[in-house]
Amino acid sequence: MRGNILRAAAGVFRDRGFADTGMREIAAAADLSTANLYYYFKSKADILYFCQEHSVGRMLETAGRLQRRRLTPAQRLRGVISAHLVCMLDELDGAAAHTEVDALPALLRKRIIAKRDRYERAVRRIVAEGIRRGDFRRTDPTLATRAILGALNWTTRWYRPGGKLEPKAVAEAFSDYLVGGLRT
Amino acid sequence: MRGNILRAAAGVFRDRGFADTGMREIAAAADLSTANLYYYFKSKADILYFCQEHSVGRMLETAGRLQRRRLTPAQRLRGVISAHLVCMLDELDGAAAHTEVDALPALLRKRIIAKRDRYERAVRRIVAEGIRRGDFRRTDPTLATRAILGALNWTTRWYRPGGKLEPKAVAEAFSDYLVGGLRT
DNA sequence: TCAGTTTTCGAACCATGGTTCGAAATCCGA
DNA sequence: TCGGATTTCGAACCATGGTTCGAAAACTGA
Repeated sequence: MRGNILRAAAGVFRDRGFADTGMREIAAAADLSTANLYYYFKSKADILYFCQEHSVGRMLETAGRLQRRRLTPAQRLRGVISAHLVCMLDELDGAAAHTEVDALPALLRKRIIAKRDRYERAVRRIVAEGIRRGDFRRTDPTLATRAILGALNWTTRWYRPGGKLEPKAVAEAFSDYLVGGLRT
Repeated sequence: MRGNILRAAAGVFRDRGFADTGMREIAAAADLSTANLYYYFKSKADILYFCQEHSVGRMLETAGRLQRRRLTPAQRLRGVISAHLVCMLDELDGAAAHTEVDALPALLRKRIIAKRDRYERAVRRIVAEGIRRGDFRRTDPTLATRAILGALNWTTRWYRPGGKLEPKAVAEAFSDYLVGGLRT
């Protein structure tokens, strides 16, 4: 049931935005009464928190899995980019994940940011490793990582599901561009 | 006076976000009474609109100026990236510009999006020209442009003014990476 | 000094929307 | 079938915050 609500909420957050989404809309999307939402979640922010928790968790997991496999930094980076995009564009959950962090109260925000930072570090590690091995050009790994994540996270602003553009196609093009740009 | 208010508002929007910023805060920042804001602006959304109008206008202007000068696509792209970042990180105005479009009512939103699209087309034209001349690798100009703009717009999420990192340094690194990644 | 216009503001208004309340409906093991 | 826990919900509560009102203060030219 909680998962059901989270999915519905993520969907509404995704196309209405967090601020403009009312509890009544979430309830309608989840086919529940408004009051009943409070049986499963403590507050509106709480719902957002678990959306983010879930999707960042999955991205982090994917990054870890790629790290464990025997791959080149370029291959790992492509994998991360692809997974990140699919998570944001295909499944609804990921959309609000990185987008609406400020809406959370201090404590929850702190937790999500900590987890999101772990993810960012994981990506940066791949970039740094690529530079160390000489596969990638020498640049500031932090800035390169942030450029990459910015390009990825911004996709929710313009991507419209159901259009002619498949998430896979975006992933392909972005990987070519963003990984290619690092190569020596 | 209007300019004064806009500057103050842009500053508060920038670090509190549009949704979490109250008219009372804007008034305090502009050193005016809350009611007095309504003598100069019709509504809160109106204030946001003029912030965006102003900064997108300046970006568009810069793009036009670069277009008129005799430069290579790579040089033009570097110029756009640099100007875009300075506008977003140095001056307060630009921060909320691309970030909070959804907060506007239909009519105003439509206008800003139209103008922002013109800017996006200007950037895309540079990319396409680079590809046509063989300076840039053959990729989808639309996706490449959106990757670039995403990386740029996302900077407001992590950049903290007053830190050790100068906007110029970010512009330098981003130009190297994002333009370099397009080169053949 | 004196109208008339511009600018300012304290206080109150009021819609929106997150949240709570109390009770009814449903489920489930005994 | 019975009783308790779980789940559901309509209705109302209430804080937040954008907005308006009416009048006072400041400015301007004569």
